[in-house]
Formats: sequence, C-alpha cells, structure tokens
Amino acid sequence: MAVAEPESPTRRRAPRVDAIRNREAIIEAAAEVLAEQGTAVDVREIARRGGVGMGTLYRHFPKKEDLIHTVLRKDFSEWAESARQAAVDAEDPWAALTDFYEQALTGCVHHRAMMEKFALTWADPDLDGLQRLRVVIEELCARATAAELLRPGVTADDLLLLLVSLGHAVQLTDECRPQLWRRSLRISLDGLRADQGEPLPADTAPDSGSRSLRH
Amino acid sequence: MAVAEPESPTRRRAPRVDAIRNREAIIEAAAEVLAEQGTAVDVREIARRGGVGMGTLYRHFPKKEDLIHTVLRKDFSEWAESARQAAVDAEDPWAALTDFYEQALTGCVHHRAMMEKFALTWADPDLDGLQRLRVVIEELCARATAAELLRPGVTADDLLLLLVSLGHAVQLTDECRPQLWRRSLRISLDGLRADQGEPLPADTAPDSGSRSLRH
Amino acid sequence: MAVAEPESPTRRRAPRVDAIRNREAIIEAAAEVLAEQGTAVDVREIARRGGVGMGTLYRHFPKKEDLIHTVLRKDFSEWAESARQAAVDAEDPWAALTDFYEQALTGCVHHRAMMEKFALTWADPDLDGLQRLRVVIEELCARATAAELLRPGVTADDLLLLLVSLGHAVQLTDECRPQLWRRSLRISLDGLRADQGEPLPADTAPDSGSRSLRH
Amino acid sequence: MAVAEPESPTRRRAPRVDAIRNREAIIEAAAEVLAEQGTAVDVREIARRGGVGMGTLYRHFPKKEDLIHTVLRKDFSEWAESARQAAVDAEDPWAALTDFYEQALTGCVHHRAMMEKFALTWADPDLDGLQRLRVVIEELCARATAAELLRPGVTADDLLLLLVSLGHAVQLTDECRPQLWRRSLRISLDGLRADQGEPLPADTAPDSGSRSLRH
DNA sequence: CATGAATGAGCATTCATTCAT
DNA sequence: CATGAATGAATGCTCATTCAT
Repeated sequence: MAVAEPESPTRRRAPRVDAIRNREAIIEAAAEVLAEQGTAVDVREIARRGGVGMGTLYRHFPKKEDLIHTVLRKDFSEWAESARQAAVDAEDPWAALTDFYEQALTGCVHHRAMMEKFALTWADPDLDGLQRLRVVIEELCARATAAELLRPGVTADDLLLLLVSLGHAVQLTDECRPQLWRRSLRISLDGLRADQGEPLPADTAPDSGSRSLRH
Repeated sequence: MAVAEPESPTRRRAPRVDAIRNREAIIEAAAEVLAEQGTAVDVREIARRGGVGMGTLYRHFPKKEDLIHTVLRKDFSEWAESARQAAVDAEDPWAALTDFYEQALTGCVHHRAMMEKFALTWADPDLDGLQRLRVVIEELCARATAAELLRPGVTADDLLLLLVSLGHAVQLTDECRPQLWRRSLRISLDGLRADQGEPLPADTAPDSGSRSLRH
Repeated sequence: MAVAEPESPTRRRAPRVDAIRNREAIIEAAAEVLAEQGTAVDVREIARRGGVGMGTLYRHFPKKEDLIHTVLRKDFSEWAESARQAAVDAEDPWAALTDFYEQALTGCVHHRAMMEKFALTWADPDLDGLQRLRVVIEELCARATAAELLRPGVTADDLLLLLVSLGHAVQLTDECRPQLWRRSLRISLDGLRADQGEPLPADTAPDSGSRSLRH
Repeated sequence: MAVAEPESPTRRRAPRVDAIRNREAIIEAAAEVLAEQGTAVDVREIARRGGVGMGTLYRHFPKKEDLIHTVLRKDFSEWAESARQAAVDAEDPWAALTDFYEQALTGCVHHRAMMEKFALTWADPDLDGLQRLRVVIEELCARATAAELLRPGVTADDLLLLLVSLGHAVQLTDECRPQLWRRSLRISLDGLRADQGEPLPADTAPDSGSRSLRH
C-alpha cells in the first residue's frame, strides 16, 4: 500500500489523482458558467472559477469547443435522465409525455449554453448526450403511439423539435412571464392528441393540404 | 402642380441622389449580412459588401446598433406586412390565422438577425417594427375569437410566443429538414382550436392542473 | 443689375462677394470653436457653425493648420491691440505694464487655441499676429526701462515668457479659483521692479549665481 | 535569516519574475513615451517600445488610463522627492525654497505627460503623487513664513500655481532658450520676498487685504 | 504536469482630407 | 465655385490560444 513514491519506477499512477480532480473542477466550473452566460463566455472566467490555470484547462481541453462539448454531453445526459425519470414515474403513457416535457422544460430554463447547442445540433447524432435524449423521446413516442394516444404519424423528430422550440420559449419568457410557456406546452400537447382530425403534412414533399408560400 | 421641374431655381436637393444610393446599398448589404450571420457581424464586412468605406457607413449610421435597428425595423415591417396580407387574403378567420403563420414562418427562414432580435424583444413594444407585428396578431386573435374558432382564453401573447418558438424551429431545420416545421405548425394550430377541452393554465399562478416541477 | 450672366466675358467679379462672405463666416466660426475647445476640434464642427460645407472650408484653407493659423493671427492681433490700448491709456510706464498684463490676461481666459499656439510659438517670429504682441511688449519694456522702473537687464523675452506662463495659469484656474492668477501677477510684477537687488542670471551661460542642477 | 533559498520547497513565486520584468519594461517604456509625447500616445507605441504584445500591456493595465496613472504617480513621487531633498539640503528656509524650485523645474523639463496632468489636476488632491508635492510645498511655505522671509499672505496655492506656470515655461523654452526660465524663477521668487511692500489681492473678492481662502 | 503571463489578430469607432455632383 | 458625402488609416480595447517557467 505504500505505493506512489514519487521516484518509483512505475510512477505512472500518482499524478492522475490531481489531474482528475482538476478535470472535474474545470467541468463543474464550466457547467456553471456556460449555464449562466452561454457559449460566449471568456475562457478565463471558467479557469478562474475552477481554480486552475489556463494551461491546465487547455491541457485537458485543447479547444474551447472541446470543453463545451464535454460539459454539454454530461449536462444533456443528466437532463435527459431527469426527464426520462419523470416519464417513468408517470401513471400512463400520456402522462409520461406530459411529465417528460414538464420536467425537461423546467430543467432547461437556466442552462443557456445547453439550449444554444441543442438548437444547433438537435438533428446531429454525434453529440452523444443528445443521443440519449433522442432515445428517451423515441421510447415515449413508441409507447404513446402504441396506446393510440398520439396522433398518427407523429415522429420522434416532431417531439424533439417541439422540445427545442419550447425550450427556446422557456428561456425567452423566464424573466418577464415565467409561466407563459406552460400554456404553449398545453397547446402543443393538445395538438398532438390522437383525436385530432387531419393527418400531419409530410416533411419531405410540401404537397398535401399545405399551401406553400413565397420567398 | 408645375412644381419640381428638375432644373427649378431651388435645385438644392441634387447631391443626395448618390448618398441615398449609398445608404440603400449599405442597408441592403447589412440586411444580407445580418440575415446570414446575425448581429455579430463585423461592420467592415457590411461596408465591404455595400461597396463603401467605413466612414461612409458611419456617416449614415453613427453606431452599429443604429444600422441594425434601421435594417431590422424595415425587415420587421415588411415581414409583418407580408404576413398580414396573407391573412387578409384568406377566406375565413381560421384560414387567416393559418396563412399568417405560413407566410410569417416562410418569410423568416433566412433572417438570423431578425429572429435574434425578435427573441430578445418580443415582449418589448419599443422596436416599432415589432409593434406592427403585434398589432396584426392582436387583430387575428380578436377575429378568430369572435368567430369562436379559437380556444377560449388564448391571447395575443400566446400567438406571439408561438411565432417566436416556431420561427426558431424554422431556422434550425432549414438546412436539414426544410419542411419539418410545417408539422409543428399544424400541431400547434390544432391545439389552438376551439374544440380543445380544458382551459389553458394562467401564466401568473402555477396552480390548477399543472404540476409544477423542480429547480 | 442683370449683371453676372454666367458666361459673360468679364465674369471675374461676382463670385468674390460670396467667397469673402464665406471666408469670414468660416473664420468667425473657427474663432469661436477654437476658443472653446482648442486646436483639437473636429473640422466638421467649424464648417457646421460657419454654415458652409467642408469643401468650401478646404477651398479657403487647404489644411486645418492654415485655418488655425489665419484665425489665430487675427486673434493675436486683436488681443495685442486691446492690451496695447490698455497700456496706452495708463498714466505712467509702470501702470502701463500693469494694465497691459491685466488686460492681456483677462482677455485670454476663454481662448484655448490661442494660448496653445502661443505656448508653442512664443519664440517664433513667423506667426505675425504674435509679432505684434512682441512689438507692444518691446515698447513697454523700453519705456519702463527708460523710466528706470524696471529691474536692470529685463528683456522683452522675459516679459513675453511671463505672459505665457501666467496665461497658462489663468486658464488652469478659471473654473476653480478665478482670481488666483492676480496674485501671481502681482508677485511677478513686484519681482520685476527696479528696486530688486541682484541682477538676473544670463540665459545663455548657466553659471554665475545660479546653482545648476541635475539631469 | 536563512530563509529564501532560491530552491526552497515552497518555490511558488518563480514565474512572477518575468511578469515583473515585463511590467517594469512597460512602465519604463510608457514613462519614456509619455514624457516625449504626452498622454495622447498610441498604446501600441508603448507596447512596441516595451517589447511586449498588446495583450501583455492590457493584462497589467486594463485601461490606458491605468497605465498613465501608475506611471505618473511614480513620476510625481520621484519628482516631489527629489525636490524635497533639494529643499532639505539647503542651508536656510529661503534657500530651501529656491533650491526646491530649481530642482523641481529642472526635473520636469522632459516630462510632457506629467506637466499635462499637473496642469489638469493641480487643485485636485486625488492623484496621490501630486498630494506629496503639495505636502512638500506646504512645509516650505510654513517654514519660510515662520522665518518671516516670505511675503505675508502667501499660500501654498500661490507656490503651487507658480510651479505649474514655471513648469510650463520650462517646457516651452527647453529647446530654444534652455536657461531663460531661471530668470523667470528669480523674478517670481524676488516677488515673493518679505520686503515687498503691498499685500497680495485676495482671490475671491478683488479688494484689499489678503484673506487666503480656497475650496 | 500546472501555472498564468504573453501573444496578436480582430472589433467598433473617429477624423483630416479628397472628390463627385 | 459650393456642397457634403466618401475615404481609410488610426485608436483603445478583447479574447482564444500558446509557451516559458
């Protein structure tokens, strides 16, 4: 157990502890700052709050983008998980959907960078934190469709896009009308119900039923 | 009536032709660039594209903000007007609402700066281009409500927030899934119909029917 | 009165009237502005106040410096003249000196550019407005010396330098201690009196009687 | 006493050596440039002469003003100190006064920015380098007054204003008549002697007697 | 391997001077 | 000959990234 003498031949293990500690400190600080100020923050601010030097930060994350990516992967995962849990706890497939959105939207209010990134990459399966969210949504979609609660033809993409749209709305209204988004959510969810008459338009061909306009 | 012969003794207005041409060139260039890159563009890029020097640009618009404001006021106005016209041309109040959104959302796809500003100021009546949009929406809301087509309790704010949300969605999906937003629009509009059962939650007290969650 | 047909053979006279009027307007405006803000003013401000275009201004004065020079020559002349008059009106040579400084210092309070230029060119005989001032001072110096009122060895340069120094002091104290300079003036004038004991040090050789120090 | 071996276990202070070296280089460069060109210099010029990048300069001094302030505080202090020392070394209170001015005026010849600032803030006790100067002058004034060498009613403000005025004169004459200011100094000092007849005018009401007042 | 100082291209804005109308 | 719009180099300042210690 007397391992880790500084000059032992197998000296590869000791420094890792600090490195990991630092890495976590950076990630935590970055998460805070990115949530507050979005991706436009000064990298110095992250280093400062994490209590590390710029060099350390850049050793772990050679580009600002890398750090953001790492942090957001984590945040997306936690976000997805909390929303998934809310869905799991629900009594029926429809309540699952409702509670999922409630939880997800409530949870994204104060996370500017996450929604920024979500907006830019919602269709991009590479950001794997995002991928988890998509999986959750696909399950919800399948369950509700199977129970014939969801309007026919609704896809996971529809639900994902709804999440981005409302997520945006949530952030916009947070300061001036903090509850307004719940009305939007209700409206959209009602529009997603099985009892809605007409089928949804396809998103590849702008034909049936939708007048395409100008510009 | 015999006024304004080009060579009348008071011909003082002549030199402005060029200036106006330049002003328009700047505005046009700015509109393009702002649409493409948002408000973060380098002022030099605008000057370059407008074919003018920095000084010229700053003569017409003493602050970057002034130029942006001018361009966006114009763009908001045109945007609002085209959407209003679509509504006016519609056969009935519901089609008016539908066509308004169709037109508005189609028209905002390629205008990053406009949606940026819209997001930041949707509740702020100061940007008067925006004000026009609100007026249009208020009329539409009143008409549809009067015709009992709109779900009771729906306000202009709900419709405005829907517009911002979907406008965001439209921009996000423009490159990868250019028609996807039409489905979101249909969903939301269906959710706005009068035949939806429950009343909408108030946006001031988070009580009846809506489980409030965490954070 | 049907003179001045554009194409008449002797078309040289008519425009001159306007040109002169403009020139004067520019000079007057420049005098005001230069007095208020010093030589750092924006040329546009001068054109604006003079009611002329930039082109006109630059036609009359190809460089900002030319305009300043012209204006200050005039202002120096008037300044010199008013001070000279005060001296002329005085009862005796000493009062002439005193009144000269009183008048000159009172008259330079609100003329920033003039004192700026005076500071830079007090020894330069080229600025001929300044030259007039020097002539006045030389006369005063000669008169007071002849009357044996002035300390032996005092030169016009001494008096001129005193004027620059006190002019500077006058402007510095104008807002906070508007009368303080009068005390400085009295002190210096008393120091110039004939009854002062020792001779003044020569300004070419830093030797006799003056401990030269450092640097 | 055995502290501070270079390689002591707590060697955390090392990297600052360079930073300090740079800071000093910046200050030195700034001092030079400010002395030569006044406060209007381009910050880039300072960075260039200091052999550092813009970022380095701005890391040490977040605003141009900060750098100027730092440099001038130092320069004012040194200036005040050297003048004070000259006064201390003098044999009697009057020589102290004389030597003080000699030293101060000799020391300000090549420092444009310092005199610029002195002119603007001579009455403002905030710039604490300046404050030191005032203290020195107050002492000198008190000593000479106590010894009845100084004309009754002379205040520290009079002496300070004399310093600004002559400081200005010194700079003006530096190139063309480098010794001329000594004559002005002699004149003014003689005017400050106790044997001058009349009392000085008050600086608030231009009447009789000399109540010294100020601010 | 950590530190935080250094770098320098990039940005919004100003102003003396020129030139098309 | 007047006008005032156009020009563009220059300025104070920021921030992602690199590098000496």
